[in-house]
Amino acid sequence: MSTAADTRKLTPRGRDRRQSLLDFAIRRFAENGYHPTSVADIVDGVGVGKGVFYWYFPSKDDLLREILRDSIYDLRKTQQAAIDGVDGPLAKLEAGVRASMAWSMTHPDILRLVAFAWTEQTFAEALRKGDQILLADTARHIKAAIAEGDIAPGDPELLAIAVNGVTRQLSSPETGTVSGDGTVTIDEAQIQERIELGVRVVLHGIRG
Amino acid sequence: MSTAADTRKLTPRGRDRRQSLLDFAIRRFAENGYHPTSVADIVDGVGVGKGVFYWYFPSKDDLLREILRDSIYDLRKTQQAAIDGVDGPLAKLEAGVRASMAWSMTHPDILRLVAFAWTEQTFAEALRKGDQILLADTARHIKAAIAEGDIAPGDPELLAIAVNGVTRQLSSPETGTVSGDGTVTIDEAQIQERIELGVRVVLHGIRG
DNA sequence: GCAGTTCTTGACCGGACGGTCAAGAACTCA
DNA sequence: TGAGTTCTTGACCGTCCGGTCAAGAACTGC
Repeated sequence: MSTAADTRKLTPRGRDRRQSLLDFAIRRFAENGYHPTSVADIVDGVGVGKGVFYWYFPSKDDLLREILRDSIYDLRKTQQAAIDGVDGPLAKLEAGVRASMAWSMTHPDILRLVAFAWTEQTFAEALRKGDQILLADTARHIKAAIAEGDIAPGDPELLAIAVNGVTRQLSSPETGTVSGDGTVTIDEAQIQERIELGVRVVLHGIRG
Repeated sequence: MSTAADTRKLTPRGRDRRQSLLDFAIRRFAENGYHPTSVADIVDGVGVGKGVFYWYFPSKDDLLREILRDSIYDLRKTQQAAIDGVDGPLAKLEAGVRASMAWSMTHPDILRLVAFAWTEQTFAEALRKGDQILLADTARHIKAAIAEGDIAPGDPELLAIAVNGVTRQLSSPETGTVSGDGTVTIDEAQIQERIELGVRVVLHGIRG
């Protein structure tokens, strides 16, 4: 009763329903665009009444924000796990690049949503903080590598942005191969190839 | 009468009006988002009646498509002019990187629109072709550099994507410094610094 | 000054959208 | 079984949006 939709206590059944709405929304947003996808589209796709959506989410905007928040958190967690236990700044950097590329290429829908979110202030704010953290992480390793004399001096912040560019673009769903039905995909072999090339370009690129 | 709005013969006054609508729309789309910006917003901003918009443009969609088409053409023209007369694949590559970064950083609004356009099929199609051309250009120079033994072998297509990533990210308005009023900007000194770093990272990156 | 064209106005239209809500179905637990 | 809670329904609401159009103003060339 008047409990906020985002604080609600859910039964297992409720959690399932919520998750299927989330999953369907992510797919639709990614393939159709956020604005062109209406709440009615989502509930119709899942096969429920409109009220169900507002039982589980406060608004359409909040749904997207939640997707972004969760995704950033998941990416960061994955990256941290990959870096943990690796020694040396360059090795950490490489592990981070591998992890973020692998994650990105297995979450193409999310990447599309993030790309959209950057184009509207309301959502971009939700990304800025997480982006800063990931960038600062990379910059820290670069700075350490410079301090240890592993690579030539240079602005670590800007180098981190460049590194980010390489991994982002190589992982971007838009640069995959276009299938007959118009869908753009990157298969498993391509994923490995791209990761290896990404690592190579990044390590040589910052070495200048 | 009943001439299509995009084939219309315009007087100088008409061309001015059209241009101010275009300019205002670009700025609004970039800062506010495409969908959240209504045609009413645009005509109100320019201070004219709604019908004026549809006298000069067939639809809101067409307006964006025209902006994208013109921008891609302008970028490509600029890049070509910069590369022309430069000798050697690596020098051509460098000239291309410099030109595209300089262009991108002086057209931040356009970059935002392009980023948005990639997230919706209808508009993404308008970009795909131009993107392929720019990418193929870069790939050609890389291939030539490999052939001449200037850089180590590697898939030119993927290397071109990586190069693209470096230049795109370093030129991205989102990676600028946030001013007090929330606007993100990159000043002239930063532009030069970023271009130099971009060139350095690209040339070393593909050298691997 | 007149005819023809270019341009401008803003009320208006049909429809879609995000979000609400009263009503009730389906579970849970004592 | 029955009271309480979680979940579901879909008609409904106010608003806004892209786009139209009849009317007329402002130019242009003669």
